[in-house]
Amino acid sequence: MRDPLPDFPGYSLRRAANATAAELSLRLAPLELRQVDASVLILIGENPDVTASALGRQLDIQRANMVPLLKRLEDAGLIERNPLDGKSQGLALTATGKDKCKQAQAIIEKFEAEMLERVPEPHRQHLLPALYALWQ
Amino acid sequence: MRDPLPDFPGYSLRRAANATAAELSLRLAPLELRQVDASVLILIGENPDVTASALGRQLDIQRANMVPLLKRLEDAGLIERNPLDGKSQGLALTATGKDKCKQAQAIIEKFEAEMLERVPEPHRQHLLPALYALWQ
DNA sequence: ATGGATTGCTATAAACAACAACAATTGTTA
DNA sequence: TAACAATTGTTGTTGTTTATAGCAATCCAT
Repeated sequence: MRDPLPDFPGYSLRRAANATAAELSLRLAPLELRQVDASVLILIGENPDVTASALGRQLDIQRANMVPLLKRLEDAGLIERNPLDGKSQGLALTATGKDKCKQAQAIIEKFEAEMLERVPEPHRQHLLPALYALWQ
Repeated sequence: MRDPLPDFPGYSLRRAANATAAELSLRLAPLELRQVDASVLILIGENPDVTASALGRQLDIQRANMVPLLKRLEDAGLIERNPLDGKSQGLALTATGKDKCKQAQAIIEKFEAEMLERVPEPHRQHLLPALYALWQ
């Protein structure tokens, strides 16, 4: 079939993102974590007592949509909330959460390395800076 | 906030894809087309009498999900169906569809060009081949 | 001619994201 | 310090997208 779409960088960007996201999801499934869960765990691990609102801003997830996400992680015993003042609550990883986070990071780092290996050497080092420029 | 995520190519890939998709959606909105609509119109334009199943395979969209998509395009008077045999139907652009498709292509090409301009020159030519390797 | 594959479709469910609204609390500044 | 503005965590709702299973009709290959 004649298909001019893959020559559009924007189209290939979408397809590449879908393909890699699907594969990472498969690899995170044994941990019963989604990608967004892993992102949140990593960010909380790096920033103890971060608030739900701040997390949402960093990840471009609306406050309202953080609620079920955090509830799921809390129900799974991975995070806990500590009141910072009368209205904000700081998030932190539980012991189980720290363990899961470490496992997830290992999976992600392996996945990222394998993903980069698939990119022909001459282009490899240009990928991250090019992507970075598109959304930062 | 400490955020190691943007250093993961996979994460930046997802964020870049989201950011660019959101912007392209805005630009296509005046035509009342979504990105997937534009993709389908372009593919049909290049391949008259293609079937819904073949389209779905090319775009990685399941047969079942092509139904409402094509119905929408048909209701908008952009495509028409011609029976090829007792069960398959060939898709083609109507006159209105051809016009819309051309407008969409113009918007997309302008968008892609501007997107590439945002990528620093040394990395620019490497983006498409790198992305291509990730999903082809 | 029969059995397997394909086509188009229905129906359903899950995940994800967008929006508006709300009470409570915090901060800002007049 | 009193009043006003902004922020936080929620709820509820909606729309979009995608996945899954199933079905009748038709095509194709042996």
